[in-house]
Amino acid sequence: MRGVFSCHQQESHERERTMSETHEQTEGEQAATYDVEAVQAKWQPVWDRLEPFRADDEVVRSGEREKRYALTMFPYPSGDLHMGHGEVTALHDVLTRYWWQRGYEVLNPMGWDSFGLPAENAAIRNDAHPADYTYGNIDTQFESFRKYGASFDWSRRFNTSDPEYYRWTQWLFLRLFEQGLAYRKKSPVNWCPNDQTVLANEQVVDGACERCGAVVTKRELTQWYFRTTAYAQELLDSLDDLQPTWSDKVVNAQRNWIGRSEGAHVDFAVAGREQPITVYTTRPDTIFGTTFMVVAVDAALADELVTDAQRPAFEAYREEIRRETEIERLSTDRPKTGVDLGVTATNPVTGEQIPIWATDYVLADYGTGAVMGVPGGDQRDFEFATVMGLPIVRTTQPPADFEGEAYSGEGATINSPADGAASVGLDLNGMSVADAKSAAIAFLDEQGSGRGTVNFRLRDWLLSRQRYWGAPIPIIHCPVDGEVAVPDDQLPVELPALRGADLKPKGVSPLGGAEEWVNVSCPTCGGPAKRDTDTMDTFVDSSWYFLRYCSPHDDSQAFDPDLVNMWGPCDIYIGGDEHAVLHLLYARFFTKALRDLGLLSFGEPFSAYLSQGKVINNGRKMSKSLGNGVSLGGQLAEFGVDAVRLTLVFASPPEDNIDWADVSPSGSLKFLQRAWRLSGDVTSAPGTAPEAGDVALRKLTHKTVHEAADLIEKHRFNVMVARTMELVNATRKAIDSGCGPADPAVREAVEAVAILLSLVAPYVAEEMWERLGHQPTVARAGWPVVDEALLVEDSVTAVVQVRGKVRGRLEVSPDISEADLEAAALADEAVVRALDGATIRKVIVKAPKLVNIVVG
RNA sequence: GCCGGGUUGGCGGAAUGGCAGACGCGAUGGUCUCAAACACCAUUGUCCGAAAGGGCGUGUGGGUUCGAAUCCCACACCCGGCACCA
Repeated sequence: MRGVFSCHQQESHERERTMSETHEQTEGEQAATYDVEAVQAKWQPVWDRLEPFRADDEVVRSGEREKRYALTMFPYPSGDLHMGHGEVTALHDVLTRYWWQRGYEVLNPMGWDSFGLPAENAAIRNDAHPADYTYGNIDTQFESFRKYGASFDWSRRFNTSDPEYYRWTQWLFLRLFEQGLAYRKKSPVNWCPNDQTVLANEQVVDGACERCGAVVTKRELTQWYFRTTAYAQELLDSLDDLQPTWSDKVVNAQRNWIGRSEGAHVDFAVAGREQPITVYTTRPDTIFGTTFMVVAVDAALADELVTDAQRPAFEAYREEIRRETEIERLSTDRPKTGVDLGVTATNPVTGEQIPIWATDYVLADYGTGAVMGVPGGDQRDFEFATVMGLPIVRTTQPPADFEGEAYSGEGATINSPADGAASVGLDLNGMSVADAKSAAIAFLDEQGSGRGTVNFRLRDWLLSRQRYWGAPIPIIHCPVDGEVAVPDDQLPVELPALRGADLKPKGVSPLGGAEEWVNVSCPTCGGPAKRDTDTMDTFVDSSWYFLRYCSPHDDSQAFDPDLVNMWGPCDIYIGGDEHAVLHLLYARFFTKALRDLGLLSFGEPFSAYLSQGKVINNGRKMSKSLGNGVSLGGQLAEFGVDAVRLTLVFASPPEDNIDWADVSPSGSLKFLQRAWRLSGDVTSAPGTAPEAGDVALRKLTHKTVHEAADLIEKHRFNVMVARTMELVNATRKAIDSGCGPADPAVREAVEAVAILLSLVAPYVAEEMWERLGHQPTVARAGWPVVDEALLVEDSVTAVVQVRGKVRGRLEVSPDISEADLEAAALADEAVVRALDGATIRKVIVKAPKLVNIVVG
């Protein structure tokens, strides 16, 4: 008989035939397969009615059940769900459904990250409003999630583009503004010429816009920033606590991104300038080798220092650098360039005058934007000195076989000071790098011309965007009062109604075109003022959404602190590595800032983070241009929800990529049919006591359930599925050629299978549960109770090794003594043969599993 | 260059100091069938052998250990993060 699971591609007459055959069979013997489509259609309305996954605040508050907060990254609504959503949802559901079965009250919410550029670009293309695109896609994705059997609590859903949500995004912005954690400054910023907006550092990848791939340039603009650097040290330190439960990859990425370095600030006096120039260096021990100073060409300092004579050359050079793209600037193998500014500084330890140059290899926004040039110890300085003909002094003795140019390794300090040089009261000669560092810092500190300091690569988060579809920044600019916060009771500042061509990128925010909206009176003085016309980076929306889920309908506050502190922090967060630094770092920053505002009692939002791999096809990322895309909807139609979910969970450990060309959803379906068939074979009545059942099968059932729990808690879902398959195989055997279908152990095993499968394949599990004579829903049936006594083996196989090779096996009692096991091993025929009369030097016995005989 | 992770059959992967290759995919042979599909059964790391049995085998080379895929050292390659960050 043909498989009955419906396959959309199937010819209709063929389908009729199979349907009628199924019908015939169910009247007579047991049907061999179930109809996937029919089962899906049957259970969805039942679950809608039962709402098994609705999280109840009271149950947790009263202490009746312990809480679990399970979060998975909410999607951006671009079209329908794709394979990646399918994977993360399937993995996430294993854990959340497991928690429900174990008796926890699980908060597992879902919503939409619905502000963002694709909707805006679509609106421009179609002369529409971004909301049309956004909310249409949300409806589609919502339906798909439901069909997918995802265990979300839909009563808590929201969209970040809803005014009821972004009202609180604005409210939180104002709290940070009050604390000085949100501020405006003018500085060179990353500019995407395609999207016509600024980008945060995190959104620039290899000099290109992370979103559209356009080459990023720099612009000098006044923009809003969040002071993430205020939390740099804490963001770094608390990674230590997260390390065991976050993936190494993400922790490492965050550490690298924060980029802490220890060094010193050193002051160089400049004749005729009141303030010295301070440089940042990680190698204060090399200060005697400082033969020049370099200042970032685009820093205000360079412009200020340059002499009239050098100004034309300087300005010409600066123009040249400004025209360069980030990509050109990032290439490290091009020759060093620069202009002598015509001024000199005093080396604080030698008293020598050194020239000050401007260059593009020094970054204006790192450290102080000025660097001491030590060509003997720094390769970049070496190259610069070589090109410009500046002197080179080595201050660390390189090893004899050293073949580089600048030497930056370990070694004794030399030339500090050089032979015959005037004494300056500091002598580093002969010291190790570490000792010389501290000695130099101590000396400078005493002189008042330097101090030890710590620097971070992390920059403040640039959050303003010159686009429409985001939360307006709730600030009013008043010629008298400056930046004035929109009063809380006037929130939300709603977006003006713009559409189509109004939204075209012009380099300034489209909101500026809505004159009625822009012109307001100042909340402080009542005079004419203008609204800020920028919108917030959408990462602001997602930096606090996990808090809103705890009290999603509260219209009096962003979140209810009691409920947030009760549910939070999230016990698990599942998502992709692409957000390893962006979203995860921002959310961590927000959580710490809100904790310090007294709004939260915890400082880390996500206690555990599981990063799921990608679904690829034929070794490559799925993409339209490669033509290797696989649609989730298509796979669901062909194999059914359960088989696709099972395939995604079973294919590999959650962190690894899944190559769709390597997996077999048809194999998954075959397995599910086998499992389902078991439920029709059971002949004992529901409620039959299992105690009298076949002991071997009972032991396997209990062992499987016990191990499955452990595997799930360790996020080893693929192995948990493998164990379930073994139980199905063993149960099949027991029915066909063992204890038979009427044995109570068979019922116990099949019920366990249904519950285990409810985590992965909810539809077929529900169907099995019903066929076993139970009421829905299997999702809340409860985890089977493991009988510890059944976990003890009657006998175990002991392995006997001779010369490290397995030469014999013995079935022994698990509590056999070492002496008995050794005696049995030495008496074993195969072992005796392998020994072949050789002298036994030593016998290692690890009862009851192993004996190793070492022969001389 | 610096930091992190990895490398196990034809393939996805199990095994985290004690039987390498669980489970599955694929493949081969068989049962059923007029035939095919479905389903079921068997075999499937590799080499020698008719078989019994044996040799070899977890990227490479060394080490620790009675015993190493697992721990240590070095190297190669792959993936990810940072990178003119001083």
